[in-house]
Amino acid sequence: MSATLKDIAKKVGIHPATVSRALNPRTAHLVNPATVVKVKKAAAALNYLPNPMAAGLRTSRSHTIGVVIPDLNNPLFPGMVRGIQDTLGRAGYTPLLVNTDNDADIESHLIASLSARRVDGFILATARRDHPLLAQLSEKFPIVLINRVSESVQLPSVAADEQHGIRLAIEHLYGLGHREIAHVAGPAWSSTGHERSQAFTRSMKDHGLVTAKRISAVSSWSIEAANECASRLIKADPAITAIVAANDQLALGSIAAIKGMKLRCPRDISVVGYNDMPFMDIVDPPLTSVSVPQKDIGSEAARLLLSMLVEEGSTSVKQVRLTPELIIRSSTAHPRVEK
Amino acid sequence: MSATLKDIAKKVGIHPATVSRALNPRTAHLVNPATVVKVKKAAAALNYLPNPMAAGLRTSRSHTIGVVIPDLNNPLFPGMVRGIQDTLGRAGYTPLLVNTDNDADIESHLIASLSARRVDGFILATARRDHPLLAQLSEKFPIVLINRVSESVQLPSVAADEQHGIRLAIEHLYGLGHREIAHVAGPAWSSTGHERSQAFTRSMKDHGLVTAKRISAVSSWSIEAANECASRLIKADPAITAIVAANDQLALGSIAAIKGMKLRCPRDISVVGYNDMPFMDIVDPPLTSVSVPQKDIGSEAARLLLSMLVEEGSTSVKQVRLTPELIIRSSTAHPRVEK
DNA sequence: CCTGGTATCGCAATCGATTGCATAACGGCA
DNA sequence: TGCCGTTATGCAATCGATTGCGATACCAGG
Repeated sequence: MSATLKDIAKKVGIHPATVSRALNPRTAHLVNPATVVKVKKAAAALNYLPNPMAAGLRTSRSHTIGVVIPDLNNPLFPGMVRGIQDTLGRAGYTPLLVNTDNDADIESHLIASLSARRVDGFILATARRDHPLLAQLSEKFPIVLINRVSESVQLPSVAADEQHGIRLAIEHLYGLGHREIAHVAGPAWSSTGHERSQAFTRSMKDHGLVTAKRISAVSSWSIEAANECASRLIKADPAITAIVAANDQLALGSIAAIKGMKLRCPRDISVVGYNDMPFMDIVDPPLTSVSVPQKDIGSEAARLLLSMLVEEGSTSVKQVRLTPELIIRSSTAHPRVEK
Repeated sequence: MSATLKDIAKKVGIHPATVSRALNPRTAHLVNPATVVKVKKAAAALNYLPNPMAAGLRTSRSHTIGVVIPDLNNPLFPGMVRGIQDTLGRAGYTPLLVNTDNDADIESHLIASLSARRVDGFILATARRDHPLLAQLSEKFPIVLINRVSESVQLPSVAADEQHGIRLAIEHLYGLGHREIAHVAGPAWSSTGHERSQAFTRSMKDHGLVTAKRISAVSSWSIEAANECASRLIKADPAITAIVAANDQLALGSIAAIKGMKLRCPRDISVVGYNDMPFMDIVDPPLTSVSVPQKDIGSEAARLLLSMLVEEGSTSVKQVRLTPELIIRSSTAHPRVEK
């Protein structure tokens, strides 16, 4: 079918091994520059494509990376995937993408099948706080976490600076005059949810605001769960004038709750989301949201993993934090003077 | 590192070839049932994982499928990708996903790199009408098109029944009383855009309605382009009471245009979208849209490709059409009695 | 002229699974 | 008892690229 090293060797009149060396930039200096050009010309003429399976078999490196995503339908992830694909592709690596549906069993099964495929490393975007297999997996493979950091094991990671993002949201609301701010937090098992919740508490304290009974966590990252959750919060404390949601979905659910109680956003209650997913500018009302650099997170993670693949030795664990920014739209406004 | 066939063979006391046969369901009948169980037990004990590179080298089948998507950020595609991943994964195949950004050069480059990876087949979601490399690619690889059909070459495909989808939209509008219906069409190079445009003309004619000067195509699938396009249509013909957009993005752009002209949707002009992307239920106004079974399209395409991989011989070209349905929300209403 | 060094390149083993062919064992039947 | 047909397994080649090692040639220095 496709041309092989042997074909090129025959055409040039040399041994396949020499062709291999000539074509490999790392070993090309071992062969006469004149024959290198001859080999390259012949390779082009036969439009030779190296067989990655043969190379992989010999070197036991597949040049593939397992990329584990909770849910591709969540618009947060495609951006990251794009970043990963671009920088991996440029380096000659191919990502193998899988979805876990936030299910730990599915996840371990998929990771096993990726291991069977002999991936060279993993990029994990599954932000569960407890993660039993993470430790043992990291002993066998280079791993980079994205969109989260690990609590137990020290692992390389690329994530947004949640503390900073939440602070931006609260400063914005505080500046508008809000003092009674509630938080619709992410699920307890979620790493990002937990971090943002902690950040909320700290930032509120820094502003001298109270959070007591103003934080409630959803059971899942869904609009419905947030609807319930926000309703409960508002009913329990009608003084609330603003909600910081741990996520855009939760923000949308909160807005639905506000509408459901015949209140209006932002007139009665302001809402801030997190992630700034696509289309958040055209929902009703357009959502003020903390925007994380999705693509940058992806490409940074890929870069990090690639660097780990070349310099096996280094034990330093890089933990990158990228700075989010606040996109101000119409879901936030001054609180009404009198309730 | 990982256990090999030889390791199992040594443990059981037989030849590696026998182990291979015992572990392969297709050849297991050639080996004594008793030794099959012994082999399987040993394999489990050593937690043996077959090396796909070794197998692939020998059989020249990588068990990977190239999946070419224009843009993962478009919420239309993740659903399809999920369908593809699920059914391919169940059959032991792994999809290799790439983005083309609707750029033909990038696309051919990516397809080349997937060929280099020795994919066993392709699923293409890039719906360009002209596609020079499609013909030659289809000679070397099994191919299934999704979300479009091929005009020049006869190729297997899985797509929505555009004719039916557009008809649903027009019947809905007609039923509400609309007679002056315009169409914001997709780009001319796009296969789906072209098909939907043709379907629009035909369905309008079937209802005895005129389409003259009521169709205008955008240059790209973007909200901005649709905004311009719809503005032009409305200015040119103020009698228009409804717009069928070839796409949800175009519908959103049309709504933006309506708002920009100080008109209201659906009070002044109704709008119907196509695809029913996520979040179309919470934009303002919630969008009436033709919903295509995204995941089904993906899994059907995967099934089709898998069947082509086993039965090499069959020359029949299957072209599957899945039936869309209309999701009615608040962007469509009765036309105002008097303009 | 001899020796040590370097630049090039060939040889052959190797990675792990697959598979056509050969072989061996065994049971049945004349 | 001898022959044949299964059944079960071993043998060895093969896929294509990589790489340690050895061989050759050539150059400069002593």
